Amino acid sequence: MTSQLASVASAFLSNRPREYTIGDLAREFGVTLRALRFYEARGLLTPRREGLARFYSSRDRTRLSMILKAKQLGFTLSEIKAIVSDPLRPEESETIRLSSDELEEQIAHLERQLAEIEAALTELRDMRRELVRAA
Amino acid sequence: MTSQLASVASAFLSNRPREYTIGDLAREFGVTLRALRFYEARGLLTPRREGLARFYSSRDRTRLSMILKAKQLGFTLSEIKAIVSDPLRPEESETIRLSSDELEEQIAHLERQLAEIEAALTELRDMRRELVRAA
DNA sequence: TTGCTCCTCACGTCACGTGAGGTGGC
DNA sequence: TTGCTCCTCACGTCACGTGAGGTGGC
Repeated sequence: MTSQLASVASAFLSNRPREYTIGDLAREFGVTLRALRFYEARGLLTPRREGLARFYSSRDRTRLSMILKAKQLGFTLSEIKAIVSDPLRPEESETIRLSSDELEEQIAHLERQLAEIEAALTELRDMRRELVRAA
Repeated sequence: MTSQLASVASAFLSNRPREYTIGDLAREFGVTLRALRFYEARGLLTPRREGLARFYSSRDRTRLSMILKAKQLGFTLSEIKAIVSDPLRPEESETIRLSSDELEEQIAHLERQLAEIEAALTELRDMRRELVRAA
């Protein structure tokens, strides 16, 4: 039996809430230990400390999940801090709640980036066509 | 008569090659002095020095134009250094010459970014639709 | 004793932004 | 003397990557 399994079983048997090591979360979400520590330094995660060791609750795990979803949506970590720390948002829910303003701004922001990349791609594809034609 | 005009006229009358101050190029290309100095530190530009002052030749100006075009195409400064410093590429031409490999790689790179942004936009627009529906 | 996992600094990366403090010529 | 333009440090920003050197429990 791995120590991972042992700790899950132990928590279950004693009715303790489940906790995760930094390695557990890193593996599950495909991020580095460094990233998790960095999110903590930025105030996005606040794991329990036992000496120097970190222990993450299932609420920490939920927050991490929201942080990574918000990152996929293109928000910066300081924007994400505001989003996941908002006291008006439901605590235990994994879904990200954005205000109408946040939505519109982010959509506009990404649309600008999209346009820049599309313009670059158009130019590069034109250059490729020229290369093929010259061959 | 501005000193700018005076220097243009003076160069013309004496048949000296035109030179530009850092402020000239910054204004013309809409970049900061800091950016131009940074490109120099990275080995992308090598203006003539007269004491501490910088003087840019028209070849420097052409290089700057290529640097900024390559930036629009999404290349990093170290990639751009390789592109504009390639001895096989025509010296005085403003057009950027990319190898087939460079083209394909950059197109693939931008297509990945495009897909990520499109996925994020799709999600955000879905959230907006939900917001409107709930109102 | 060896591995494995975890820890804390702390410098590096990317492309500059942003002062601070000073100089030179009109 | 005042403005304007230019200069050189040098730290700050963003989101971590990457060692170095050490610890704790199986």
